[in-house]
Amino acid sequence: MIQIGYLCCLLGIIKSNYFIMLLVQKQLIEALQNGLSSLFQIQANDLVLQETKKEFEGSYTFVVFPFTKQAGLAPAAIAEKLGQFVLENYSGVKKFQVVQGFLNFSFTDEVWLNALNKIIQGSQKFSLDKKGEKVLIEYSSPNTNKPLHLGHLRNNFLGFSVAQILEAAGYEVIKTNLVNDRGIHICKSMLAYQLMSQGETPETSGLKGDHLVGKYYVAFDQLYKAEIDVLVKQGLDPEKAKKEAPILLKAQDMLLAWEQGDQVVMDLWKTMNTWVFAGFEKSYAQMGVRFDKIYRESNTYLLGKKLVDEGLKEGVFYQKEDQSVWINLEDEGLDEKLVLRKDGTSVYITQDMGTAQLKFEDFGAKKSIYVVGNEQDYHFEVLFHILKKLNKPYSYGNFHLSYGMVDLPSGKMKSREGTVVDADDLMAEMVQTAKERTMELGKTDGFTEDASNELYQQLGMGALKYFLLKVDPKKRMMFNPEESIDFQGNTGPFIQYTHARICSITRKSKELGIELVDTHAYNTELSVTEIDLIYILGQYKSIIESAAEAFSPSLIAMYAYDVAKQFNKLYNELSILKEEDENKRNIRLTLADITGKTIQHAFSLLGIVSPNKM
RNA sequence: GGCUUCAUAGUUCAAUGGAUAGAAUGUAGGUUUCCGGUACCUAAGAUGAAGGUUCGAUUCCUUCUGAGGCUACCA
Repeated sequence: MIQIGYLCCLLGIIKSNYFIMLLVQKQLIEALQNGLSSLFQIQANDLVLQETKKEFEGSYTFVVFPFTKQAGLAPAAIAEKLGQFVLENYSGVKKFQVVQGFLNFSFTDEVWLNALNKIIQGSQKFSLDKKGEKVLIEYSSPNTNKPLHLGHLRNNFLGFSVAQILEAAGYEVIKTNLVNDRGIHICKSMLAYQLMSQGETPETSGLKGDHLVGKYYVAFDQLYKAEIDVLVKQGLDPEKAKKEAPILLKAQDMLLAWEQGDQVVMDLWKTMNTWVFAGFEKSYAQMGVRFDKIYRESNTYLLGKKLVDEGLKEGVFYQKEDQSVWINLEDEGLDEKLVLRKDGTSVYITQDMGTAQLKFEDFGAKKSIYVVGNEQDYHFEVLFHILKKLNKPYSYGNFHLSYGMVDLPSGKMKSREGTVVDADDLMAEMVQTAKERTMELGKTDGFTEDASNELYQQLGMGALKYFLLKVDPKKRMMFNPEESIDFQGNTGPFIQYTHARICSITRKSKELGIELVDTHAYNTELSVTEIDLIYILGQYKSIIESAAEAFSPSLIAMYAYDVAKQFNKLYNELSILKEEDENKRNIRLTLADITGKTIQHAFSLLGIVSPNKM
């Protein structure tokens, strides 16, 4: 017989960040194992419990179907015997119910109050114990030929959030950003600028640096298309025309000149890059993302070329007649892949090899995560194979966090054609909408101007980040501008509102001189709503763990929503400050407090601020 | 063509092989004179098609249909 006293003692010696609900499960599983063994002589080591569906009574469910053959009984009969055994041998179980082959268990209030007391202790520090392991995460990866767009927002929010989650899960995290600041596409906007700008600058044009450069990237494409049209009308094959358009040839020459260090080209490149970086810095500040180290492709591609030389000597790569360098990955089920052009200039994957080496030299992390869209799945498969063939110490532990594209109701975004949702514009719009909504409700009366503006930022960005992060990263998602600025339902502001409301309760209770109690007596009766909330709150640390394993902020987002919803239910059903029974009032106040802290922490993992008043 | 990912209420998203497939939104109705109504409660509404494996399939396998991505000496 497992006594409550024993249970408490056991809970006491377990370190504070032990997952509270897992402990309750563990006790139950042990009892079930004993039951299976003594009733049916079945030795089962890996029993799994499920959460009981909410239309049934109980918290955990044990499925007995898999044991029907071994036990030689009908599912319901096994469940009945097993349930009885557990009830008699484990005092934490209050009752059990059998529905077909499903065995549902309910726990006593003591178990829940005990769990609550552990949750209070655990809420001192939500993050998990240090794992002593270093993880490098690369995200954002902008190109310096155009401003950031909606797709980058998903990337940045995702990368930053995963970094936060990994840190909370106990990893040492290094955030890096690899800027693609060289290559033919950069030359395209440079060339167009040379031809058409008449020397305009961010200052003279009044445009943000990245937007100014992006203007010329679009201009290049228009010119390029016009030239192709002309060539095709002259009777040239369209495919050939694409390769022979004069402006494209000029861009290629420029890339070559760049790699040879041509002074004029380098000067222009530096100037335009400075503009773009200044623009990006503003965007990153608005997004609220940070990096420990920014790499530039222009600094890593030479190292990549060196690795190509090395691999060529070792026979990993081979050279074709035109001097281009390739790798054959047919044994891995892939094709051959170019790693160096015939003119000796490097391609995307060349510099990625160099960057991998450089990152390893700088930080020596064994795990490295690349947050890059799923249209590059093939690229990363190739890259990881190449690194393994080169037999580098950083060949293993690489992971491509491949996320789905963001679709618009109007279709796919194409930056060359200008059909993109600009990141800066979108963020500004979100903040503006937050402002309008909040002012309509008169919620910022009594706020200073700075405080209101800060609040609009928090709400607008909260709505946007939550909208993009609540979806499973792997999946492609639809961005509907109208829905993204909703403040009701499964949205950031709804959860922020719940937090603000809790802060208000806490303020009131302080005014009334009520102190939070950190250990609750076991003899108070709990309602189902309270138990449900304790149950959810007790899961938080294991949610962090799962989110870290799956690199999925959406698990955190969904959890935060569940917490907020469950609290609002309780708030509507039960009184907190007005409750006359002091024990009950204290328990509810504690629940409010922990709920608020949990939301605040979970949202911080998403990069979202939870205001105290809104 | 080859490889690959996806397909769930009107719409946007959930569901380690488990129960009557959950939410949100929209629609229709309702809420204690309430600790902050951006809240809460109720109702109707869905697994692309056909097979197979299984006690049990949204989930695994096959075929088909439809949509995306890759298949660039772009990044």
